[in-house]
Amino acid sequence: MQGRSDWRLKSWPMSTPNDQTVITRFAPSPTGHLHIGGARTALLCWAYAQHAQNEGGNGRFLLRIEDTDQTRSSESSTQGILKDLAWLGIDWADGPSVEHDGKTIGGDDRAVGPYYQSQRLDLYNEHINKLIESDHAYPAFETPEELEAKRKVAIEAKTGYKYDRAALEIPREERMQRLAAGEPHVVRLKMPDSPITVHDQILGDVTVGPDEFDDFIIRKRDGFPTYHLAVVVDDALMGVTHVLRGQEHLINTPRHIAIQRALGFDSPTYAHMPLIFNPDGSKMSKRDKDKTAKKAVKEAKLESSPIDGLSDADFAKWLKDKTRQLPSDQLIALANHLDVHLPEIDVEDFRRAGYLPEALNNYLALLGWNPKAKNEDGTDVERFDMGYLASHYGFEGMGKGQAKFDRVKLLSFNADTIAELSDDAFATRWREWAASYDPALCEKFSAEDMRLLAPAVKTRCKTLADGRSVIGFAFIDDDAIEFDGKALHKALLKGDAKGLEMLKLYRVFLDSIESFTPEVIEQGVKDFCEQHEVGMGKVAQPIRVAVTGGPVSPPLGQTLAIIGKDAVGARIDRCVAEAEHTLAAKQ
RNA sequence: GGCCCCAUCGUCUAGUCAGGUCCAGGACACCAGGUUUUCAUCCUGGUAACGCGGGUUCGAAUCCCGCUGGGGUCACCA
Repeated sequence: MQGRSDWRLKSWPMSTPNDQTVITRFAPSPTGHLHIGGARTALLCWAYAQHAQNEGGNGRFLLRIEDTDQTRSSESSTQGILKDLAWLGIDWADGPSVEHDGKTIGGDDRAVGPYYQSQRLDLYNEHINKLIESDHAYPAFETPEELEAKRKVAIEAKTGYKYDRAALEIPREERMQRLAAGEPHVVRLKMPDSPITVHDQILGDVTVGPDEFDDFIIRKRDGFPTYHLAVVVDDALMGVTHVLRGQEHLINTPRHIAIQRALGFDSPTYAHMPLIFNPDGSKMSKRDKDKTAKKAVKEAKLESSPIDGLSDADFAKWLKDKTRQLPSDQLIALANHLDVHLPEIDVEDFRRAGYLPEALNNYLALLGWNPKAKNEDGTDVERFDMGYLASHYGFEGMGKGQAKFDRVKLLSFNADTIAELSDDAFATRWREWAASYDPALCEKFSAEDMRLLAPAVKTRCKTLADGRSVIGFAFIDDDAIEFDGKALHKALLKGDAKGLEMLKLYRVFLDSIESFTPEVIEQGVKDFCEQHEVGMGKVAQPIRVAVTGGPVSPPLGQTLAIIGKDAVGARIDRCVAEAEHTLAAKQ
């Protein structure tokens, strides 16, 4: 355990240390899925370290699991976060190991682990003891209830609450005795009486005065350190040089600096980035999904649980309590049942919704960071990949203002990213996605089918999930197609009902087609048009409506080939019957 | 409420540090045309912003002050 803080001298890398060393970290607490905001933080931390590496320095990105909250942390959350980061392509040099795409991410090359805070208790206690011995910290014996009462009084008196240092009234010797005797206690840091300035790389200098300081708790009654203590000790022992995190931590930073000073640690360089919000200005919260579902349930006037595994009683409890959340599988089942779209909040949500990691990373990076570079055509650089990010990212390009998460722009990035994929690449990724999130699609179509479908589907979908709607007509039984009345009228019956006539003629022509491939079908329609001296529109649209029910589908050759010759014939027959029926009714 | 941060088109932003080249540039969205057998793609064009009020200055989106607005934070959560 000893010598950890001297890892630079012992192991990695021999030639440094120097100013070129950049070690960043992402330190999620495993209390749920990886939130999109967390993903952005991780991405930018990763990019900053990569940048240093690209510049010839030593850049490392490390991952640490902050599981000091015993009641809320779980190993399954940790695994989910690891998986999501790996999927995004954000890899870490130091941290918990995970297998992804045949490669191992993480490890402990520098021997500064373990990376779970719950496994580092000795280290924290060692430092807490030092602080107590040097009188930088002290035990306090009030119960949570006592403190709560004092806090309540302060709030009612409309004065800000601040710990009154009552424990310091107890003579030092007595305090130490009670501590040694094992009396339940917390440990508080004695905050300095002079202001502390944070030299923030994004916001500039931020000074907080001693009036705002409070002797905050560094070790809880349960013996676990609080976030503040653990984060400072770990960052120091793990050699973290740059701390990039959300602005909600800005106000915590003076506390961290106070601990660093008391412990004799250097302070890392800080950079606090603006938070991201929903378009309506509200906070992007995990509860948004539940909120949307609750609203839909109320609108549908649903009174009992419509899904398996959720009792009516639990359902009612969930519905009544604004803060209550459903497990995500139940939430998804409920949303499917009600046919509502839940807002994507977690990385997993975006993945399920058919977003590509390239697009997500690109959009996330751009939300708050700007490369300030021009393309050859004079437009600003906005579309870039991880490689570009890794070689250009720096704090200078960071904005200071809070940003709203614009799903429409993200969608556009995703559509562009899909369009740039080769047909084969698209087919592969579409199938991979479907294997996880739309197994029925994989059952209906073979990998080869999907490869054939790829060119037609690719330009028509903004997400991988959209693929299904593009070829939705292929999922319907021949006799279950509902013809869109308006489209049917426009394509077949309008004017002298020429469309209907052509459709009937084509039905005969259809039987003569030997090889039912997109190219042959396409050419066949062209020949057919020439033969009858009509424009393509007069023939193609009636057929399209007949086989899909509506006026929209991929190119006709593709569409018919997907459906198959027999089914096309059956569908045309049904459509002709329907059209003639409508025509007769009118006359 | 105290303290802290922030403020350019509907949204993300460039321009602000080194005031004039900005009657403010780009992207997404939107609108209008065009290409296309439909849809989508693609191409062309267009609408649209310096929150308000004071200063400083020959000159301010850019500097200063105030106001307003948004956000963060005030846990034995992280």
